[in-house]
Amino acid sequence: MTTTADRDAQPTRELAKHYDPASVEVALYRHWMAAGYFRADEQQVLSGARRPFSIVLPPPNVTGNLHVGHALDHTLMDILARWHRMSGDEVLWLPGMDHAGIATQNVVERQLAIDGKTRHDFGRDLFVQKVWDWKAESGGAILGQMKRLGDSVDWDRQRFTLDDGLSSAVQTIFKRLYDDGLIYRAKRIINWCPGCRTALSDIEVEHSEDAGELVSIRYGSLDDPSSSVVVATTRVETMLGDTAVAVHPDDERYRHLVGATVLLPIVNREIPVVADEHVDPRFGTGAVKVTPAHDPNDVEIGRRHGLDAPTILDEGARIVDTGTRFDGMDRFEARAAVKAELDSQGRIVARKVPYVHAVGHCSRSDDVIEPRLSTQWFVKVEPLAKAAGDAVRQGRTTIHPPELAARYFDWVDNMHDWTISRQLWWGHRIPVWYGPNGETRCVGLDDEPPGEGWTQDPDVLDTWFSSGLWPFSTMGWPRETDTMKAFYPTSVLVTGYDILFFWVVRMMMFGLYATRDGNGRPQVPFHTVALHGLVRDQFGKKMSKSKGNTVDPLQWIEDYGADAVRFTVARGSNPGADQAIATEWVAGSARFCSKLFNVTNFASKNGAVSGTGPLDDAELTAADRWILDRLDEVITQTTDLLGDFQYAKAAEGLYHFTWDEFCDWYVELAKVQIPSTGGDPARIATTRRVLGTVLDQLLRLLHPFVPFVTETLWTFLTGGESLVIAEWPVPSGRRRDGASATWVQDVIALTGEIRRVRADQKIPPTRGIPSRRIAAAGDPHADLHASVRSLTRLTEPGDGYTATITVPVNLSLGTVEIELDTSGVVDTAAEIARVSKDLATAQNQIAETARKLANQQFLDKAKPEAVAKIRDRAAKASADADALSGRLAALRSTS
RNA sequence: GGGCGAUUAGCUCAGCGGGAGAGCGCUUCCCUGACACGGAAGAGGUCACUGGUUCAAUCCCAGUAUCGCCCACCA
Repeated sequence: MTTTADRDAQPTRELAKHYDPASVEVALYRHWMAAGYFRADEQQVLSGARRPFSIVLPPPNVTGNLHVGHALDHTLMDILARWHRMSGDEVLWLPGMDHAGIATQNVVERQLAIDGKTRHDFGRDLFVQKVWDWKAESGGAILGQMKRLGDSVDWDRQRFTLDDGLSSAVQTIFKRLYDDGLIYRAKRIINWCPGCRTALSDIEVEHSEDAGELVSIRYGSLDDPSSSVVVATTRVETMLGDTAVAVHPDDERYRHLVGATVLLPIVNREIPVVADEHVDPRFGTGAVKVTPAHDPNDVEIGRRHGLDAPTILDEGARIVDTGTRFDGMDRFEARAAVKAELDSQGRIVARKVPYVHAVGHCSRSDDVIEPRLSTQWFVKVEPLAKAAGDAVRQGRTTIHPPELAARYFDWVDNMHDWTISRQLWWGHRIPVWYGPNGETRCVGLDDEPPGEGWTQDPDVLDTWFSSGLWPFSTMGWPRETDTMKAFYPTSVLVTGYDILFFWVVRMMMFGLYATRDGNGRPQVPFHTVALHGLVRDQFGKKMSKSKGNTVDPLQWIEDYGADAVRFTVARGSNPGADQAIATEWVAGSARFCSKLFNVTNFASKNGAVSGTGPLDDAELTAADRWILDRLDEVITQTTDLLGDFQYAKAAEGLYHFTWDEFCDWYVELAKVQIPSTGGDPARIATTRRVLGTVLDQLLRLLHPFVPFVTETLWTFLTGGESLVIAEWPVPSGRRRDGASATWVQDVIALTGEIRRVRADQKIPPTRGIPSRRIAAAGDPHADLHASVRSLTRLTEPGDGYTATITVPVNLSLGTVEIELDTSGVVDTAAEIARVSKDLATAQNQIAETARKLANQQFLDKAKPEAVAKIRDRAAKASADADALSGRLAALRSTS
């Protein structure tokens, strides 16, 4: 049994005056790593001891730094990982980085450019070595930043998309796809970035509405209108590569010209007029110039009509091989020059027609994409995409939130073949060799390399090709590893909806193609895709460097701590929805951490203890039962919400439970139960147990969100080893006690009313007010009044009640009136104003409920619960009005 | 040109068939015995508009307007 003397004997353990995240976070993380808490163990799963929970980290670019999007993405994954770890699952969170072909090569090339050199000055092997050197020296800054954020990843398993193992996976799947005819080489119009000098896939092209000029040009005879035709274009310079003019077959205006030729100006070549269904006769003049080598539509027209496809733009988008004076000119320069030339010939029919149209830009360099006829490697995606779509349709992979599945289907059902070759050096080189006699051989992992006279394809693969293998290449595929057996398919993929197409679809396609379960059935790479939104600025605007509204999460971590950043992004993350963020909100989260720190400090100083057996129900006060019941509810709610990826609601629930219920009410009531002197020893002991138990459980619940501060406080409070490996709370199983909840509601109502009087009467909170209860029938409220007196600083009745206010409050057990001695000064006018306002509110309620209850259709058709609720409200309003009008009459009679 | 989503307090967002909520900001009072990174009391909203369904609509349906996002080879 604990006595007052025991309380004094408690060891004095002190926390610092204020919580300082910087002083604990780095050290704590180092400790966690050293303790090996984040390591996953396949045997735990294979032996059946634990359920697996696995996540692969979307590999950040090796060139990247932790931006606010990562902060969100990683925090959400870490919440899941820590929650599952505490729930007893064997957790594998697998980290790594992406070699990021174009981005990384660009970084190193820019460095070389400082010395006026290009990669060609070094040659392929030396240049690639230089990139590896760069990686060793400057790459992967993000890894340290992930530690700062608190990511509980298994560092022992870190992977890089260009590592040997992953390269083997790339080569293996390439060979399989090639042998299955799903990878092929062809001459197609592709997206060409003249800045990066490489082909790009469709998803690497961003369309924007750019202002251009639609120029109308007369081809053919200037003298004879019947043998001329006007075409329109925004890319005037491409006319140098025209090989035809096309019109619609049914277009009467041009029927006479079909089959004839017209003169292509400047080049002075006769080109045919062809009839093609593709042409829209209602657009422009109804005649269209045909440039088969530089326009995706025109290449089709050219093919149908057997036209030549001369390339007139080189890799840097300069004019070539036109035999005109424009050769060597940049495309934009040529655009103006050719137009001027045509103008001087009198061939510009309509000039300066501003025209806003969608123009493709390189997502990496922002250069205007030039469509270009080129021989590249492609993945035939149709069968792969179909399987990827079916897997979701059959529910084998669940997309969360479900409304975003529509976008996924839209994409997989309409996907074009994927251009996978890149004219770069940094990446996985295409494993195809060309023989001396024109042979082509795809070389698998176990194949002998080709001999003398063979050359390997110079191109490398799209970065997304290797990241598409990430869920299984990182686990050792194509070998049948224990890791694959234990942790594949992964449990959940967490990522922003913006890369649903870029990445998720590719992983689905490759996973279903490459991996098989024990029965030889294709496997999905993850059971669930949990999509979150984008982080925006405080006004909900998209962040961009040009707008200058980007934020740096590392600075926030520096200023407010990692926990504050984590809690802020988690609290804002509703499934699939964007969120705004600002410094003020991070500061708010830091205040929450500080509150948690302070209340734990207080509880600890008051001897809070936890974990010494079940609480004796008989010794619990109403306040104790209430908070313990609420804790049970919060445990259930938090667990359910996390299971549904509802991070914002889970965080919000914990925030309000901590602050509004535990700190504001339970701790204040606990002070009454632990008076500074005297008090019932048994009750004191129980109260300490309740304080300790609630805090213990609460810190566990909060740990996934704010791991550092909770770890600090929990180990301090409980003496436990670490929250990282502590058990996730489960509800106590105690029966809910509605009467205790009602009791607390009464305390809150009565306290609120008295505080309102205090505020209205401008009585300082420190000043005690003599008070007495009147008209208290039977007095079932002894405990309640003791608590309320303490919370509102009421004192025992004094001698002279020189001026008084009577406060009637309707509680669950009837109206209680308390008479307050305001010691001489009562601002009756203020009090009358207040009571009048409350009375008006009550009367409105009476009127509104009366109206509803007089409506026979409402009584007949509404649910009985709804009617009962209205009746309750009517009764409450009526009682309030009675009490208030009585009080008002009393006030008026004294004034 | 097609899809999709949003429109609720000054700002950012929850809610979603029966009494309008949170955080931040704002006003007033208070350094009260864990916390001034705090406490207390407040102000502030015809839930975009117009119709419809319903006993009842911020919530469901239709349309309108505005904003945003995604997709798209119309010169």
